[in-house]
Amino acid sequence: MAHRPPPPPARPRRRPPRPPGKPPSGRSRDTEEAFLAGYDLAAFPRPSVTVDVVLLTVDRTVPTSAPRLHAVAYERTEHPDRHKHALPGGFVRLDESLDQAAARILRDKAGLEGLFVEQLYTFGAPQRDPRGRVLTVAYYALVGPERLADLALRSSARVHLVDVPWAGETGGPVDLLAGPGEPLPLAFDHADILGMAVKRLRGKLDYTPVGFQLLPAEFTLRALQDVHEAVRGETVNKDSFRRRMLAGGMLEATGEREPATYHRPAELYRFVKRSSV
Amino acid sequence: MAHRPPPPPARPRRRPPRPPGKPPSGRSRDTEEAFLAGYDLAAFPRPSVTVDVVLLTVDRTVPTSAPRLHAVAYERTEHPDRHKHALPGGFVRLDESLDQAAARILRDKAGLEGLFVEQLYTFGAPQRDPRGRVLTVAYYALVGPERLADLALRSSARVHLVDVPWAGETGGPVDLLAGPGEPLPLAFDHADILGMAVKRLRGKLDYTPVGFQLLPAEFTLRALQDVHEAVRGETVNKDSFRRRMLAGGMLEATGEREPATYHRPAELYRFVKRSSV
DNA sequence: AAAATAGTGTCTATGAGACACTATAGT
DNA sequence: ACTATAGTGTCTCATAGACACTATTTT
Repeated sequence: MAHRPPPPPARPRRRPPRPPGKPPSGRSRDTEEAFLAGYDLAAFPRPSVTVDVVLLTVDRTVPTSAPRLHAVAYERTEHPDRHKHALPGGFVRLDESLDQAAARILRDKAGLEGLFVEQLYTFGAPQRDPRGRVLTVAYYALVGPERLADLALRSSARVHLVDVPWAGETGGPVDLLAGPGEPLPLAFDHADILGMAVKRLRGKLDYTPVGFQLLPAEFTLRALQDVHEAVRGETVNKDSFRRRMLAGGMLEATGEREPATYHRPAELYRFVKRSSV
Repeated sequence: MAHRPPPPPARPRRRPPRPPGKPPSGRSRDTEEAFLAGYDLAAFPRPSVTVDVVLLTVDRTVPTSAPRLHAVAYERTEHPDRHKHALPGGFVRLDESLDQAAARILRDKAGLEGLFVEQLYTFGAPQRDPRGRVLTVAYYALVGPERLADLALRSSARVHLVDVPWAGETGGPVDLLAGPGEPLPLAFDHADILGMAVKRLRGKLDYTPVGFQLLPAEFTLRALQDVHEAVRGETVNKDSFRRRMLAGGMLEATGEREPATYHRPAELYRFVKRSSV
């Protein structure tokens, strides 16, 4: 949730006012230093800017049903949209980049570092936040389910099922589910943000090695297929999937085998960056 | 260029200050209205936000050489980066969406409306603008060369050759050329923005009907192939290209033929939205 | 007629999907 | 032995690339 209450005694830092008698417009022949000294960015109204992060995972811990895509959200405790759920987020600080802000939010709100994180889209409808003009630069991050095991111990964040009501890469808003058939209302335009994240991930899955980001370091081909099916929301052809993955040159057999199965154990593979290309 | 000097007598509009004696933090049981009235967004420092637009076209008016990708830029007349070239841009107003800001910039700075416009990426490195913290939400727009014919009469914008130093969808900064082998320095991080636009367009070309946006309403298959080759920076197979395009169901034969050729004239096609899917 | 490009028909290589079959674990 | 999944081999079909050939305009 990008929309925390402000810290109690913080007044906005003002930009230094423009020195009098030196209008920066016109055809002055000043040096760049003089120009910058006389320039007042605050002459233009500025929006507030937050970063919201869609933290996605594929929960394979329920062995009875097919793995599904899940996302992390918090229940808001304050107005506006109190009791609705929101994505982890926060205001951008003036001394950090947008990428750094996304990494900071993941660290502070979920205790996670070193994840795959990518900028998604910037949402800027004028009325998207009733408190005023707030842009949000949305990011999405991918994490294996094993790294979310103790998330509830570290924070008030929870992992919820993602319910995508459209096929392929059509796009549109996406809601979370609290339980079977029980939608979880999302705050602000976060359903749009979540929908954009799912659409982006589906588009990237086929031609970039992004599926590995949702698995532990060593995994079976079946687990990788589960991830692809969870993200795409449909089953994929087993034979073709295996061939494509093995032909891609991004998988390295470990020689180890999957432990503790009640059937033939599958070989474990590891992701390797492609040397060429 | 997103970085104009401020208008002479404009002071920043201040958010209404928070009413005293009603701190919004804590577990107050206020109504949402009361909460919002007491909320001061200015408690967090706010960056300036601009929108920059990469306006791309494929210039096929030079019949002797292969068509190439071109982009619109202005020479900056003020510090910083004076005399370098910049993309059309401007500050986001608080009462307009980001998409509206991009459309307004295209209208005001290039006199163009109704183009294909899509958000690209948001650039927010803390030091990308020496005047202070300025984020820019980059957009790209596509236009047929015939609509840029009188651009120079309407504005100081010029169309420059795009020089992509990488292949495929690798990505990286991209410069403009003033003439053959004569690079045109770009202001700020606009080479990164331009590079991102080329990368995005290349990626979209194969699976979305975006190529038509760079052509007039009626065009030959050869012209469409020229556009694809210009965007991709490499030749494509003629036979396969024709089959793919005709099989896609997005082209409609007009029955008309290309005028004034010194060889067999090709049939003119028109883009039609696919009914199904 | 010559030149130049538009457009068609056909062969081949590649990859996805389908399916049959074998292999190996637990029970 | 039975069951469930892993993994392999082979066939078919769809599509991209290559290439030969025909068609139609201006000069």
